[in-house]
Amino acid sequence: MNITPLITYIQNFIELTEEEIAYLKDNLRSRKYLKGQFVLQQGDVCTSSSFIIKGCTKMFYVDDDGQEHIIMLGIEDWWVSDIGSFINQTPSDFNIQCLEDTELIQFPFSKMEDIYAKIPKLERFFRKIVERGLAATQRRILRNFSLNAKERYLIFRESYPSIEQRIPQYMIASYLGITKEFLSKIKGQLAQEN
Amino acid sequence: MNITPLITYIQNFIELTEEEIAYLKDNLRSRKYLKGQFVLQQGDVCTSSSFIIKGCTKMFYVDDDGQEHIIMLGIEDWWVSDIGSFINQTPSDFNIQCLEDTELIQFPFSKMEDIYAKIPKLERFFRKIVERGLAATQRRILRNFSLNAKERYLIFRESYPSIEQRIPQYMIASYLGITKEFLSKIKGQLAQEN
DNA sequence: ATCATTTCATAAACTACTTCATTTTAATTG
DNA sequence: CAATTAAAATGAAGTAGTTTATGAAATGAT
Repeated sequence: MNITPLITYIQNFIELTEEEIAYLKDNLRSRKYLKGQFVLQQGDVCTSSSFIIKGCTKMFYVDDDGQEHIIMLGIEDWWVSDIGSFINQTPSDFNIQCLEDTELIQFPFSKMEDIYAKIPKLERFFRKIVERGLAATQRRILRNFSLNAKERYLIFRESYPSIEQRIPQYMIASYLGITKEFLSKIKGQLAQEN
Repeated sequence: MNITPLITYIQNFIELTEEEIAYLKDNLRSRKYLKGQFVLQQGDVCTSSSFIIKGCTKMFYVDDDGQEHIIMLGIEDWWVSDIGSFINQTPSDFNIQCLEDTELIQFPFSKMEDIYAKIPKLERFFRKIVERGLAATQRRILRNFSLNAKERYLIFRESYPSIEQRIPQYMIASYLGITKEFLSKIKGQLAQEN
């Protein structure tokens, strides 16, 4: 189980002893998914919080008309979970699906209390990453309100150049909150401008 | 300084000893604002995270066209701050303004390390409330993507009946991400339907 | 290579929402 | 309570983004 990227990531925030690293290694779970497989399906409870070692995921919601809305994309070193479902252990409205073969390290909800008891510093670590997540999510709301689709696309392209290469355009459209046709139109416009 | 509502709130998540409560009383700051005053102005660093004892606030962004976009509303027992600015101590893009005379209890950034050192349990408390905040913010993104303005308004009305009475309609429109004219039209439609 | 399927592009008709301009109503203030 | 200002309602015209439809290009399976 390749836990190194996770440990490196955690140590950006807090320091871990060898013993603590060993404890995590014993208590976390590595899990591999093939492209197309689901980490979470709507209606199920999100039983673990996952760190992406390798691969790419989308978190999305399917509305009553069958339309897919991408709430979040994830690549290496990102976290994926429906945090609402995870903290309350209630059924999720979201799906999380792998867009490539993907390897995750999972923090099971059932072990969180033990983990926090054993390594209290992790309480701080998770506080910090959730704070960051919240700040990013607020920025996203801001952009969706104050920018039009073209501006949002340009920002997306700058912010996540690596993601744009890896996933199909219609998913980017869904992430931006527009139709694939309209994104195509925007790209047409941008191409003409240059 | 009336710290009771805050202590009650915290004790929904963790237990505090008398000594810890006294420590908080000594190290937190109560602050009163008049209607119209700013808790935070864009360009300033958000130096404290605030809990609302009494009153009502809006957090908003002013875009390049001078348009106001409300990101969050707050009433009693809610938290207000620009968390991105707070955790990184960088200038904020947001304003927080009081819509009524408002009383806050503030956690100064400069004291957070001491506070966490003295009462490590608070690390857990803040982790939990930020997790909730993140879950709520994700739900909001979801709704903005998958619902139209009328549906969003109906959900808002159900979720925050107490807020709707307290603030002008054009602010609700801004919170919903639509113009005041269009909200007015929606209300007209709804009135006719009944 | 070849067939099937998925993805991307383009365009016309349509709709949810905005903008602008005006009037009515409600809230503040002297 | 009259006067002033701010908020809400209404309507006409405009626009950003959607829907539907069709064909081309890329990708994947055999």
